[in-house]
Amino acid sequence: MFGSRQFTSEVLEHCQTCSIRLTSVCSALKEEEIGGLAEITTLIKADPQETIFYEGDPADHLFNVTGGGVSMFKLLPDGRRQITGFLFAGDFLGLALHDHYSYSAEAITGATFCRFPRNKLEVLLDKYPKFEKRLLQTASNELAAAQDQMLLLGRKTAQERIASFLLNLSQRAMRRGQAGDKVDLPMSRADIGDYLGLTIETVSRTFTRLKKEEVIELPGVHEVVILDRAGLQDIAGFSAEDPVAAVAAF
Amino acid sequence: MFGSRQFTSEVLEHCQTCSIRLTSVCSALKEEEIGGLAEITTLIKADPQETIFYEGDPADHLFNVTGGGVSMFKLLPDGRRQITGFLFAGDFLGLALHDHYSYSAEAITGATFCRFPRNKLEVLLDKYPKFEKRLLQTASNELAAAQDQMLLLGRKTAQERIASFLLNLSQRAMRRGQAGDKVDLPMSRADIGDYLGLTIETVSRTFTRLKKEEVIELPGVHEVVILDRAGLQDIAGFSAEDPVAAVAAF
DNA sequence: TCAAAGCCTTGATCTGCATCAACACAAGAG
DNA sequence: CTCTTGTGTTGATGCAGATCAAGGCTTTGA
Repeated sequence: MFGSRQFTSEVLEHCQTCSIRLTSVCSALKEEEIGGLAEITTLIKADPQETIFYEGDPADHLFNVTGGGVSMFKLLPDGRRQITGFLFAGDFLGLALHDHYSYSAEAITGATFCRFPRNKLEVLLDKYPKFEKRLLQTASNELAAAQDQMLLLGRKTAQERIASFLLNLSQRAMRRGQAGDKVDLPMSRADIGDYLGLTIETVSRTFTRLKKEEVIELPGVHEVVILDRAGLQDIAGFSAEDPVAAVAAF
Repeated sequence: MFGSRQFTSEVLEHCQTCSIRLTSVCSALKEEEIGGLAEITTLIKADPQETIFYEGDPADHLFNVTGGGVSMFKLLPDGRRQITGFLFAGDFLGLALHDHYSYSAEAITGATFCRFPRNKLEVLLDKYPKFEKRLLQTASNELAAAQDQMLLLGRKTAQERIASFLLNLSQRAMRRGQAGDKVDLPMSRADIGDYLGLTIETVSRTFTRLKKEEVIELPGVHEVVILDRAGLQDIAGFSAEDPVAAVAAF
């Protein structure tokens, strides 16, 4: 999400800390902004998750993913988690124009990305007003995707959710120029479950079921081959991709 | 959603067909754009829902709700429905910058609204570049709300969903200057169910249960009195309103 | 005033997915 | 090599909410 290749290249010119491994940035932050307490080092070691920021943090940076994958998520007090989106190379993170992030973000694999201060974005926007329209376009796409996800979470069965998910990933891979029938699943089963509103067990069972029905193949835990795209679309409910034909009324 | 009082007043100056009852607009459209076949009349009679537009229709108009309520929704081929948002007076509809609407919209009560052509919006945006930023701000709010809704649909129980829903409506009423403890429910139980990913029976039972627990009162079918706001927030999971305290890391 | 049609509520039963539990497998670490 | 730890799969059981069913209340209209 928040993906826009062209805008990316334009912004990258202004990006100063590009292609840093997420963990490196964490260390850098430790030195720069806090000063290197032993406590902090321990904390970072104790939390092996490569966290980018948490919900409620001051939204002072904009991120651009340059490699790997990132998840955006929200938590309930008791730990239940909902992943609201996955981000891959080229996608933007932290674009929402709020003072504080309204969600958390962390890497699902060793992600590389670049970040730069929000105030520079403001300058950039004033300098190139066309950016504004592009941002709006991006937000608009985000919103449409969010609505699809609501339909999925509110009304689709487990099988329909998995099928929709695979088709979405496939489409995004194709848009990034890759083949569409071999889908990469860099995230864990837990991540998939938290994205689709299911448990890891249901995710696993549903993959197995789709395999038995010969709609997909599972060469490895983190890759899926789509054998029967039409069948998968049929299962998915089909509407996330193709809007239902407009009713003729009026 | 899409609510912005100030922007509203500015735009309204450019609005030409203001405060028309939705049904009137439908009739007008019938005459203008089709020509008044007897067939069509029958069709409209058979479909008493006051539909504004359907998913996939050309997105040639922007709407501003001036009274009553409107729902935005998506459908699956077999008729399952997910309402993605309710709109009330002052809210905008159809702002997404796509060629076609990515969802459908219809009135939940006799709604009044005004509409004007999208190309006029473009002109307006060029004329007042500040609008662009405001639109972006609005879209950004929408996105945050959508993420809250995903958390609700993916991870909350029926009781938590209803509680969150009531608190949201209450907050919106307060923002519109009304009292916060008496909440209006202009929509049907079916609409609430389709918004929260539940059945009408579960919605009804959950209201009854909250009443028995003396958290709310139900003076009428379409109104709720919040007796114990803290208790309701407790049930809601509380996070939709108040972000979880930022984890200290880094 | 009564009939018909819509909503809403409530009760009984069913079921898809969650939960609980056991095990398989791969990757490090010692 | 074995032990440990993390991650995924598979099976058995339980339950929240769906489905099925019946009845009440309100509105509309003749």
